[in-house]
Amino acid sequence: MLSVSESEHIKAEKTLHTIQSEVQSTNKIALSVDCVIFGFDEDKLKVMLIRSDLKKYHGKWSLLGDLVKPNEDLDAAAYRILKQRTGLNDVYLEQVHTFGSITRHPAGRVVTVAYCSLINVQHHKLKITDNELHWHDVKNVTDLAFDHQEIFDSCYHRLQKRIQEHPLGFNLLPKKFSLRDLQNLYEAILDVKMDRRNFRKKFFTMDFLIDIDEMEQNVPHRPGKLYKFNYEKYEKNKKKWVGIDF
Amino acid sequence: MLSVSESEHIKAEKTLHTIQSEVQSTNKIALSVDCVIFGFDEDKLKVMLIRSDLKKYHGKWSLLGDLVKPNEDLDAAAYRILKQRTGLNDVYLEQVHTFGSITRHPAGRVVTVAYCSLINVQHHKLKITDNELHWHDVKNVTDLAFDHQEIFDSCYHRLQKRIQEHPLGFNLLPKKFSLRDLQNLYEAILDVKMDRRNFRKKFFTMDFLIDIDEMEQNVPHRPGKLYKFNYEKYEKNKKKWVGIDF
DNA sequence: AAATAATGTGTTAGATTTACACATTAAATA
DNA sequence: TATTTAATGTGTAAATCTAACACATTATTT
Repeated sequence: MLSVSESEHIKAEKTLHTIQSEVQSTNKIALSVDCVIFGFDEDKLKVMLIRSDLKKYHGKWSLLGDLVKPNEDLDAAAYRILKQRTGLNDVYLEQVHTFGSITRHPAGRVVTVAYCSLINVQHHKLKITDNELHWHDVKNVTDLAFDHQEIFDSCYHRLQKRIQEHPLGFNLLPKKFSLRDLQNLYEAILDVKMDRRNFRKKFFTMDFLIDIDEMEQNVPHRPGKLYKFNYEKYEKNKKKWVGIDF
Repeated sequence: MLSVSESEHIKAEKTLHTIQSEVQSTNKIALSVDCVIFGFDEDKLKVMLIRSDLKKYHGKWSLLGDLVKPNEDLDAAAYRILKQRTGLNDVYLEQVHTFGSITRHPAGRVVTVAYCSLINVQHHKLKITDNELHWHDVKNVTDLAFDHQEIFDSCYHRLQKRIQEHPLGFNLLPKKFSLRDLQNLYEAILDVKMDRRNFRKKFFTMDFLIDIDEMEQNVPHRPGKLYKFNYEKYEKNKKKWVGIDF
């Protein structure tokens, strides 16, 4: 259908006219956005899923997504979905990967751009009353609809990697948090146990935590100090990574 | 045009029928693939560019790309472009990012998936005779057509990051290379100078280089030893990253 | 035969990482 | 009110990794 340079010889770049006719021809590929929305609750990493209504995937869980509108930027589409589903406006959002296998969607050719989002579960609460929308412990996420398992896996791995190199994690925590909260977060995301003393040393040495001189309330043990993350200081002092290691 | 869940209330997942009608409706988004093809020649990092034929971008250089065909996987489209332009089949290819700004293409809504590719310049040579297709020193890449500068930058940054964590670099070198070649490669990509002794120690300690007991030929100085990269050993001993650092 | 220009190697100081133990505090309990 | 409990909060020493640095060796060129 598309009159693209399928010929053997390599020709120069297409003319505007050629492209325009291609763009306006039929048989196009549909484009969607899927969001992997992570939350952190009760010291567990969670992901927001919705039940699929497609017969083919009856009863299976799937990611939150929608088609991209003709006049909508990709990021805008992702933010729209987040707003719809969580009611939240300013959330961490990162494009991760685009999935375009021909057979990935039963309705036809739908290419989807996957986004990873981190939200503070205490900030939304409301919109989750819908019975088909639920937080799932990431440890129990298996067998999602479509190719959503693969999409979820890619976003989870991206999160695991990036949280070690950038201060994303704070998006999942309340503004004020204890060092124990922070460590629980890292342990949940990376699925490892860490030494409490070395963990603290690490973050104190980085020097991006602000001691706000408050203590935990209503904990059944000695309360810990609360901290905020100093984004400004971090932005100023960002590292220039150089170090070969594989 | 698309009857998507724009309404305020959040409804359950769309039915297959709804999606199908959306997919088949008009006013679709066109999808393309753009390849940032890197090469390493004369100790410089190069990128393959072609002259744009669009009037709007007359004389400017652009990346190599094409529309994705309705029955073509994204990766397959990228491989097709690489085959067309370089004649090479088995090359390093990695999807990097998808660019979908509404205004990015003068012909209409074209969303493009950017790929980063690494090739050994000694393996192709032939197909580059076309006068509109050239290798460019990455240091001189500015002011590309469309949003290709942004796409190029994102792929270059990705390359800089990944080469420090994974053994990609060897795709840019001949199978047999000297440690000087390897260091020149890293210095060119990262745009830094490194200590020769520490660089060697680093790679010898990693223990993924095979001493093939051959020497450089026809060099105007003491010849260095040649090595191969041991992919098998690397695959077996891959690291499990854990280390917070930002 | 001497000069040149690269390869090839080792050591040391400093920084970072890891492993590990005990005093402190507030809440809960007796 | 005193004791127990379960967490927080801190320090040190060994091992590893990083960074800085200098000299002998080898093949080519002059």
